[in-house]
Amino acid sequence: MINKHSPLPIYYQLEQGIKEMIEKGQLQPGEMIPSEREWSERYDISRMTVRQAINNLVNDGYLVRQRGKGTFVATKKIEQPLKGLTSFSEDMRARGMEPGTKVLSFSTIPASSSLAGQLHVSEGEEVYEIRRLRLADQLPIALEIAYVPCSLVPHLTEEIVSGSFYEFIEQKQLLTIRSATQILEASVARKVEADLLQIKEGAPVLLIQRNSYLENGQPLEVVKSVYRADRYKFMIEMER
Amino acid sequence: MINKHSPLPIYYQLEQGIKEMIEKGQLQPGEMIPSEREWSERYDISRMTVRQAINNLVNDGYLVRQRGKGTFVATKKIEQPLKGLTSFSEDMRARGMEPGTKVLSFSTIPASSSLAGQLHVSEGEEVYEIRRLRLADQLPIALEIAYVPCSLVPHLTEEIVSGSFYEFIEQKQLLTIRSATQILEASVARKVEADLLQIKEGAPVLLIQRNSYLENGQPLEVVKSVYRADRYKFMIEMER
DNA sequence: ATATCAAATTGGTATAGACAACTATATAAT
DNA sequence: ATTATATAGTTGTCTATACCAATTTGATAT
Repeated sequence: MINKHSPLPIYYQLEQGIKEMIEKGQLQPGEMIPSEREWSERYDISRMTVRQAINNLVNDGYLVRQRGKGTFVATKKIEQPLKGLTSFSEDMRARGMEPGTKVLSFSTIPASSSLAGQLHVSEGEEVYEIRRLRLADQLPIALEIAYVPCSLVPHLTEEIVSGSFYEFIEQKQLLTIRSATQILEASVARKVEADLLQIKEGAPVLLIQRNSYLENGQPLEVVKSVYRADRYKFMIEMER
Repeated sequence: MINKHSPLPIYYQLEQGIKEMIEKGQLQPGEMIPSEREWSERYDISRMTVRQAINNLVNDGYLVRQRGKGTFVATKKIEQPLKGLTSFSEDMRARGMEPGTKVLSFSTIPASSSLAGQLHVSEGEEVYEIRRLRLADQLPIALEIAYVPCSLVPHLTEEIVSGSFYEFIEQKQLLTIRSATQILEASVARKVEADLLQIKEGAPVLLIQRNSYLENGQPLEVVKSVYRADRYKFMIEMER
């Protein structure tokens, strides 16, 4: 594993070697790896050099140190945090389910006062109102009402909104969603919602309101969703 | 800047000192900082100790190294600490409410299999179990059960957990929470929860499970909360 | 059996020194 | 003027050692 005459630094060779053992499963998550002194003696290298290799792996999240106990393979997976700014379709696929959409209604309405404020348009200006039933593996999972200013996406059709609206926006309209705020709250299903979602009236549901914004801060859409609590949990990873 | 008789490690003192100089603007972005040997001689400490301090700052994105040239203050700004990674107390104050806590129970229990996995401790190892009723403006708003490995915070007391645990952790224990995952789901209150929260059985509640991690990826705590849906909405801002 | 203490083991901090690799600059040779 | 060459300064790698701090283990006393 270690070649002292290689042009590659020793710490780097050891680092890659340990990483490989983890990735091949020769070292299991949670398992204690040999102590620093053990590596040092086994390959006849300085303990400080071993520490340099292990330090890097700790920084990369592969290993966890515990003073007095040992160094362990991390249990938490290394993964790119998909920051939650995903479309319904992406979200469902990430959960291993097949997304589906049934358009319940598609029309334009004059913006109410509240909506106008949130979308930064004049009160009464035309906005799309899109009601959709969202499916996961052919079963209802959420009810959505989306509002989008007509001026931003002039030629929206029912066909488009039956697919992935986000992909259409980004690919065809060259608009990029830059940020969003989401508000989540717990509630219980009302009669009309329960019927569409095929649950009982009074069953728990998760209400999510998402406001999405473009690069320049212009609001793109407001979406109010009602998710079946028995089929949907919202997960978010945060770092600082 | 360096006190050799301080209980704080020398590399840590230097690290904080340099960081402070950057944040105060005494070292400007792009500027070359003194060389490793210079720090070493100036404070009469070993160059390897200087390297440890600088390494950490490089890993944190404050500095950039260039072999043969020097070490420079990074031009790109450090990401502003945390949106959403707030303590209950911070959260409540941000909402204009006065936070309060009533400790319902405080004990140590052996970690269950699931908990051991999540906290990265051995099954059966002692963990604190802290049950708290959270108040906002003197009224119940949430029920919390937190689990923390005893080994990480050896001398936790009931007095401490009746205040802000996070502030205690960061200020007194020198542990920094680096990331967290949160899972939110809607549910309805069971009898025992309803009584404590002063709501009706079957009323909607928001369940939040938060897993917090330290800098090295070590899990610090698992917190399961039950929030009154009528008094609490979860809001998050996301950017990409 | 249980509690206590001591030893062994582990990672954490720190030192002093050496040489390599790279960059920039000054100097000398062409 | 241009091109080598030396040299001084930088970070990068590595060694060998020492002691500290936290934890586990095992022996011992009760």
